[in-house]
Amino acid sequence: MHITLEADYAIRIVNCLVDASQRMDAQKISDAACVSLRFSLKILRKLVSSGIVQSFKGAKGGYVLAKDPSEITLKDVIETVEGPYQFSRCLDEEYPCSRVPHGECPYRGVFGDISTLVQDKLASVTFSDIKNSKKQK
Amino acid sequence: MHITLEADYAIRIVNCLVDASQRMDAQKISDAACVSLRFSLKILRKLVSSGIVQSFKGAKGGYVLAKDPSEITLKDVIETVEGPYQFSRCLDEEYPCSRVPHGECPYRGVFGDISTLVQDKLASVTFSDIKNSKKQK
DNA sequence: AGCAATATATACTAAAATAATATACATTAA
DNA sequence: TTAATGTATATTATTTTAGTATATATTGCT
Repeated sequence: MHITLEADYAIRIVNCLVDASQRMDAQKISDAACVSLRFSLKILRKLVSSGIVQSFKGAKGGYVLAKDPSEITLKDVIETVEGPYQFSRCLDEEYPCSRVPHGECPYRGVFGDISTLVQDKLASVTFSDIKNSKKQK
Repeated sequence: MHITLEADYAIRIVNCLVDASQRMDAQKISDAACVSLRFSLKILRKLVSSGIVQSFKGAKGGYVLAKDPSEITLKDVIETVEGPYQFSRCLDEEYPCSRVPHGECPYRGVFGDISTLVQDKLASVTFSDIKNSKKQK
């Protein structure tokens, strides 16, 4: 039912990079996000692939955001780790279900609507929005 | 990320009982919903506990809906099986997170909003709504 | 040049959650 | 009073998620 821990970790990691706004190596990120070094590395690679984070190899390497925080949404980060949000598996074409015909199933319609609602909400929140809402306290 | 198969099965089972609108035994429900007999029995017990379905023991026993379909929402059925919908585990008080202070975390705010959106949508759809939308085809 | 610090890639293992099944028991209509 | 049903609990299997390990490639620094 929940998003995965990995997705939550990915958000923490991006959050660290937003706060630091300078190059950090994986060890520092791991410490700041409270995520094991190995798992952080795995997630960071995904974030690099999806263009959210930029990496530098070699000695004095590390990671920085590849874009401005205002250009990175919660949807971007979560989808990097677990693909597009879907409320139910029945939204997959291959899902076998007794509620036929599949294409016209009203439950499927509701679940699709919910998936869209969630995706839109996630897409509407950027990491600069979050940063600003923290400042106000 | 998804609701569980068990929740989807529970919806299928209630859907069968709505369509049949008469007493069905577990075997018939299992066949109609394409869910194994054992698993159907397990789910039916939960639906009885939560007051959605009524059971009759002994020979010629079986199950019927305990309420009118207009009184049963998708939220009722899904919550029977997997409890209240929560987008992220970080909404649990006990969840350990580096993004402190926990109570003021802006991510948590967004995830709470999403959970509420989803719950409200699920609560707004009854099984008679679904039935009617099928008739119109 | 070459070493140490770093990221990358892939494979592997462990733990947790989900899904499914089995066994024994209780109830009731006929 | 027995056969058909539901109830309760326990067990096993499968899948997904989470976490770790090993080997490799790249780069800055001396």
